[in-house]
Amino acid sequence: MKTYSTGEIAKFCDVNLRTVIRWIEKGELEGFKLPGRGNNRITEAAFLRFLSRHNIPMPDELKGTLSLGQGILIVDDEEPVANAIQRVLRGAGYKTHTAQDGFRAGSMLVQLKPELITLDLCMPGLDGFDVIRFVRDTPEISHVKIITISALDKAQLEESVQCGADAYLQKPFLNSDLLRLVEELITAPQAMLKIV
Amino acid sequence: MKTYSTGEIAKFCDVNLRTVIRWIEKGELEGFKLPGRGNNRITEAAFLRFLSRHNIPMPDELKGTLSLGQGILIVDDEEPVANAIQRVLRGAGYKTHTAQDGFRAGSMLVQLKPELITLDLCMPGLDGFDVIRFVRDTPEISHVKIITISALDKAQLEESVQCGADAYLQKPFLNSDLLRLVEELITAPQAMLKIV
DNA sequence: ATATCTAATGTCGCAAATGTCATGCTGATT
DNA sequence: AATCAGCATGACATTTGCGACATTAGATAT
Repeated sequence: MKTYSTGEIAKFCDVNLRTVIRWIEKGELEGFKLPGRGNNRITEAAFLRFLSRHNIPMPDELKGTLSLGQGILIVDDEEPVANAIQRVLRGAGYKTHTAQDGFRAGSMLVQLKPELITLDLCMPGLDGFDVIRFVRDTPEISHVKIITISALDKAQLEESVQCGADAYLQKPFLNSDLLRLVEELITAPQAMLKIV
Repeated sequence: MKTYSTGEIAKFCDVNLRTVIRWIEKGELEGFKLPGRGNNRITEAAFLRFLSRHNIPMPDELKGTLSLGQGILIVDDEEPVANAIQRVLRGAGYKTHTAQDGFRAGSMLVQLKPELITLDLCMPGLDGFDVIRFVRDTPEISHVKIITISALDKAQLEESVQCGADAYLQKPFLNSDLLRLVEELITAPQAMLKIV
């Protein structure tokens, strides 16, 4: 379990150490204290949550050292679709995994803790909205970016964003749109709504 | 009684080994010394007390290896059935969780790393055999005991055991049979085949 | 535009906690 | 018996928490 000290956070956010401590005191940043004099430690997940909540761009120094938030999980029961998405994203250099049913999606989500998932809203035996709620309610992965995908009417897709998704794609979509969306969400963590 | 060395504790807490030794010296962390040169050992119970006393989050690596109460995961889409099983097991003092779809089953399995799961073979959108294979193929949870449950003919149930399940129960079954099976599987570490 | 106010952030200094390094030893494995 | 990774320990370097106070940024009023 990777943790950061206040000093490290301070460097990442280009802010004074004193300020980081104040954030923790006020509950803005979730940390815990070591026994000694109460030195603070912040888990990687808590820090990512903090960054995403305040629309702070991810520090470059972090990118290489993250133990979680690696790669993209593609959740789609139609193999051709999953493969197509995978091909596009891998072609752009992303590390990808695919899950073709709810069980795989659940286990891979928790195990891999991907940086972003593409989620087919319309899968047998899997309620996409349930997945979104689960992600947002689970601290260790609550920062994961979600792109919902569906051929259905926009209403459902927009509802998914209400529910906590970061963006949606309506089928059929252009590969270039998919790529742009992924890149935007991954590089600039600010919560944005992108509709394609 | 499982014990940890200072090095292990250091890794768990993402802290220097020297610091762990100082915690022990100051009595913050309760340990004892081995005869030789006085190498430290910390019991699992003492470490857990330490973690909870200081509100330190439980390291993920620990979840699967804890010898106490990881509980039982009940995978069944029929709520009444799941509740019935849960009532029986809780009544016997087990900590239980239920998952009523594949996604929940997958995520809870990896997250909770339960000691044992009861698995309904016949769930919409979830292939029980796939779950068994996944468990056996995933190192962190490959030790999890699996009891398959179904109202189907015995052939499927027996096949599930071939596939890696530890035992099966054919519906309808007696609560006492369920309890006996769970207790045997949990207390006796050797992989055994019990058919009821 | 200027002045004013307020909350947030930065600065400084000290003591305490934690990290680093080198050394020598132990216990496990072969 | 021989090897090797892990551990304890002391000395020293660095980081951290915290109080008190200075500075800044942003909003509001004049």
